[in-house]
Amino acid sequence: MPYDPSAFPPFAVTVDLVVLTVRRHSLCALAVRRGEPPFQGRWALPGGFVRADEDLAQAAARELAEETGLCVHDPVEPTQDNGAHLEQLATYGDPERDPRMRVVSVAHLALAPDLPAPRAGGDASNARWAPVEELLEQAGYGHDGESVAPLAFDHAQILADGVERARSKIEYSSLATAFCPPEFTVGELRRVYEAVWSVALDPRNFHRKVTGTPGFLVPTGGTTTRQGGRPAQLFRAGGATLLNPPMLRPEV
Amino acid sequence: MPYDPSAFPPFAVTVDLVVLTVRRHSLCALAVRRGEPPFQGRWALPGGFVRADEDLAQAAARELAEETGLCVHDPVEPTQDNGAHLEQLATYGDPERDPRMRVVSVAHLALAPDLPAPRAGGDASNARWAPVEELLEQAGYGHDGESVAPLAFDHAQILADGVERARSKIEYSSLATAFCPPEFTVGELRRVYEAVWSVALDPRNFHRKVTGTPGFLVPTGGTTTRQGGRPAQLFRAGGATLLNPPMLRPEV
DNA sequence: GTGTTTATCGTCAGGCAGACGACTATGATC
DNA sequence: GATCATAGTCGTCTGCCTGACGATAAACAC
Repeated sequence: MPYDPSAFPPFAVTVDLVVLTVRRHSLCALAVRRGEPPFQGRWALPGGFVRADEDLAQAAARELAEETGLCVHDPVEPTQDNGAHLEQLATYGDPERDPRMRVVSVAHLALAPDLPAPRAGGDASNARWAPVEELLEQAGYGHDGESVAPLAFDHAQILADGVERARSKIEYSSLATAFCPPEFTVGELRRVYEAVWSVALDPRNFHRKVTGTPGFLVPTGGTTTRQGGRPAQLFRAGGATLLNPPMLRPEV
Repeated sequence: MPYDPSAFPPFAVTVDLVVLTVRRHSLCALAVRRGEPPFQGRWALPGGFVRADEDLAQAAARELAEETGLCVHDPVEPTQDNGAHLEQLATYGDPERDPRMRVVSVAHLALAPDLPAPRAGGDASNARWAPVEELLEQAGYGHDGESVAPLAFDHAQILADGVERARSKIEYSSLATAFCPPEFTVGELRRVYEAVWSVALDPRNFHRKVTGTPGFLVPTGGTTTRQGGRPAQLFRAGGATLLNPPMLRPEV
């Protein structure tokens, strides 16, 4: 009874991407402008149809590469430049979420280091990094007084879920390093946490915590002064993926 | 370019259910026997097609009710008997996961208190509660020496993901109460944790932790001796859903 | 009554986090 | 070059939480 191959309703399946990065001390997401109805001219999350011979993760990685040029970090070989973290987020299938047809979207979450300007099929004006608060405030205002329409479809919900996933996951995993370049300082990592959580962290306690957690950070031996001030040690992400005990997000 | 309504490949979308409960001190999952190819006669997770006018969560709740008679706990009205916790788990869409056609399955996780014998469309011999270790050991042996074939499709992976979700989620949420009847004792709740984690917990420290966390447990005033020994206070689940600080799973 | 079982309260030591003082090493400015 | 601002790094102290127990309480079985 449960399987009748001739009687199942057909669905379109897409992947949508919540691509997050940290730019200028704030958490930003990649948004693309829609060139056709519905929601023409509105901002949306990047995404596209899953192809007939493609796994969901493959489809998400392909879309990510098409939109940003990023390739996905292989967990087995974590020493790769320009790599991003990619994981499945959740699936959205409300019958009314796309007015044209029944579309089920498997949303994925990608975390990337700060990147140069985005490209969307070669057209830069149709893709941008936007602070997530700006994208999530319904009918808010952009930096130059321009009114910002809400994201297309249910993408505001998807983005909110992705941001919450990122916020909670850096608590108990070493995922925050995915926002950093291959080599980074403790201060740069702290500013990632501060941007994602929108809080201020004590530099001394943070330093003690991250350097005291075995396997979290590996010193490279080098130093840098790119942040000004006293030279800071450079680190790479260590092999540990789980933080135990976790780094607790301070309650507001 | 991303949207061409006439050119998207059609998919079948199903929901599969990981229904967990605690029976006789062990974590059990609901399995149904397949009555038709492929994998005819093998055990599988319950599930079925999403209907054309149905949300994913609605489809999962409908399947759960069909298989177990459980209705889903409304988070707004948490004082309901015979209710279960239901949440989306993950989505599985490997092109080869179903040999007949391209099927994307949105797996859901349900947690239920101990139930009477399951029913699968009225046929009890085709549904059972099985300990998860038994379902997950590849080509293991059942209790009467009968060889147990692995679960159909990729359901072993789905079950493993659901079990891991449940194991980690009771660490930092009050979700373990979903395995308990509406009124329960601290000892019963502790045995839930012990069964899900397969560990032994110190009764004194556990009692201190759960009674000391505000909003976790609400005393009902009654007592019971159904576990033998000294009468124990009865509790209901409190309003708190997040445990802060979490209950740490002891490392093996 | 004695033993068994389970529940519940207390005590104590160790680990970790928050608050914060102190010092160091660079570049910028006068 | 002295001074200042900026960051990074090392310590200290206190309070909270947890793990490892001891001890007591209240039921049932014999």
